[in-house]
Amino acid sequence: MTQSSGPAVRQPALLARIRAAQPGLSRSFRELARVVLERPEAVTRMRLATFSDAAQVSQPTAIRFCRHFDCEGFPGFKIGVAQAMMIGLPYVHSEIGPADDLSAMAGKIFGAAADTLRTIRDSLDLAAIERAVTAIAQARRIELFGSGLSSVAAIDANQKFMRLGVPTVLHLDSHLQRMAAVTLTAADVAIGFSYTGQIRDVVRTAELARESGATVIVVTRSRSALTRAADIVIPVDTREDTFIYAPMTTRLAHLAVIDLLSTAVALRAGPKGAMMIQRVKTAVRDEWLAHEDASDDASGVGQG
Amino acid sequence: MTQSSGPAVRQPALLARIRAAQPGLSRSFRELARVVLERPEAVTRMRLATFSDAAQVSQPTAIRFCRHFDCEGFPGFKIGVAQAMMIGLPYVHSEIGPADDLSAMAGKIFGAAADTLRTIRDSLDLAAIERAVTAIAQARRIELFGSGLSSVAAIDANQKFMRLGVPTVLHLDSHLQRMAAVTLTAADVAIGFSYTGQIRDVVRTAELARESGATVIVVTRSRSALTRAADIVIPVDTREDTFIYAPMTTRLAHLAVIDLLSTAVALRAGPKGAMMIQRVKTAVRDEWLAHEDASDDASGVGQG
DNA sequence: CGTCGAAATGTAGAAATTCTACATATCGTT
DNA sequence: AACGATATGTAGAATTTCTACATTTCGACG
Repeated sequence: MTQSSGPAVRQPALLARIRAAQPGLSRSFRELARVVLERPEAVTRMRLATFSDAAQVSQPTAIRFCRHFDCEGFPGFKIGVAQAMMIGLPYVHSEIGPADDLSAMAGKIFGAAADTLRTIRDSLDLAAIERAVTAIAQARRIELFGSGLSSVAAIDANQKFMRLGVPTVLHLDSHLQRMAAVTLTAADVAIGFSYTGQIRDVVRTAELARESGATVIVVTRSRSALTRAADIVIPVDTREDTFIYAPMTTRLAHLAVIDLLSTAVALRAGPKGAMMIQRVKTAVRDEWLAHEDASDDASGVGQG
Repeated sequence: MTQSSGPAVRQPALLARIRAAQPGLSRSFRELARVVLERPEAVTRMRLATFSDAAQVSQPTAIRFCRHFDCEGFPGFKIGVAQAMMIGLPYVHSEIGPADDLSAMAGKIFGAAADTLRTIRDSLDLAAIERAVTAIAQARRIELFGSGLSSVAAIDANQKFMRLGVPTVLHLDSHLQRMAAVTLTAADVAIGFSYTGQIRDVVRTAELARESGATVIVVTRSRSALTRAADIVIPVDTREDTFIYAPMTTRLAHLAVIDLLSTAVALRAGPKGAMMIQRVKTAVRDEWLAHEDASDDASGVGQG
């Protein structure tokens, strides 16, 4: 093999896989795994001999280890480790426990969040988002709804769209949400948020909005109950094997989706949208103190 | 040099740097830069000869190129590229414009978000967070405040802490926030959120809370006006060179900080905290529909 | 309890890749 | 047009990775 070819699918989850496989590994492999998991950054700088020595193992065994995890060779393995390290999460895969110090917790939480966003980015249903943007841009009125933690997403969306001059309505109470849903017309849009897609109130509101003829957009988990009551589904599926992180990261992903929607709507609106943003920005600035930092002022979407 | 040593600081912004430097590069270097920027993924798989050939350049020139960007050699350069690729954003650095299609926008927004979280993770003031956790865990009452977009952070924090059994108070109106701040005592904690740290209402509320003797914690930009009215500052500084993304990503970072705080507080509380979470989880479940997906139930913090 | 076979590991040297020393070319300046 | 400085190329040395084969370890079974 003179030209590294092959499948060569990069392994962003390499460290996670090593950690997961660790228990069933032979003595030498387990040692090598330990070295990699303990100091992945160092491994990316090592040469084969250093690596094998660190685990008190022979060079061929080290190479076998790399191949065992589907890497071309040691150099390829180092690249895989380097990447997995950057992504962060897969490797911290372990749940947070009382034994973790603050630093470990921070690493896990932020790492999980960053990784989720990356994953979501690569699995977004852009066609659905495109349709959603069109619907939002043409809507006469937009009702936003969500319950529990998802109400945060609704509130955030409300602020974002409001600043764009999109006529939004937001009720935090689920009764009011339902009542508002009934008054919608075919010219209106309702946008619902739910991390699980299984919250009764949210599903009910979506159903009512749909019966009223409005275009119902939902940001939620694929194939959940809520998706069945929607015209446009923007699926946001986070990893389900990370129990603690799931709700945190899902929420961040929802907010990122809102950013994407509002940005796309703003650009769709062209100069008019840009002007609108400008006006809101100016209005907000009045609330500011003298500020030493001009960059605060440069936002295109708003600040607080 | 037999053992790769040296500064060896990894370059997560490698691709961004190459792109930025591109205009001032020599013919050969520019060719090499083009190859890297066009197909970074492929470069990580190449060997030196392939790389230099692709740019129609000699091998030593390729090595010089790697060293020019502070990499030990070609293998080190490949690792740098692999990492920069994973991070994603710095490399797409460019702002969003009308010319971007949805896919490009999604890549930029999510990429910027993931990158920011990673950066924040590495620059968190853990000591400050530690003190904040202690203060929160011991507080008799906690007032949360924020204005504008930052109110979303306050709302989110309220939900999180509430579920932990931490006695929180949240007012969305700035008048009410100030009134509540005046009633605080030395046994209480006030937590303020502001992306810029320059919002008058928020700063005023923090000052009042402090005059009342409460411990004031703020999550905001370093050295901003708000920090001067606080006992504990949790700085969240996002890149200021990405105007459009800044407010979006700052918000996500604030929410991630809330996740970290609430998780740490929950663990600090020990079994009692865990039980509390369990109880809230059960209460929330009642609002659910029949769900095909058991993993929804596994959250440790709550869902919506 | 020993023998066999399979799996795991180590040894030593071949193969591939990277890197260096030196030569040549190119470009801007005077 | 000659000079120095910078940029690039050539060829082979140095380093690193990898392979073929030998040895050990361990479990199953007689």
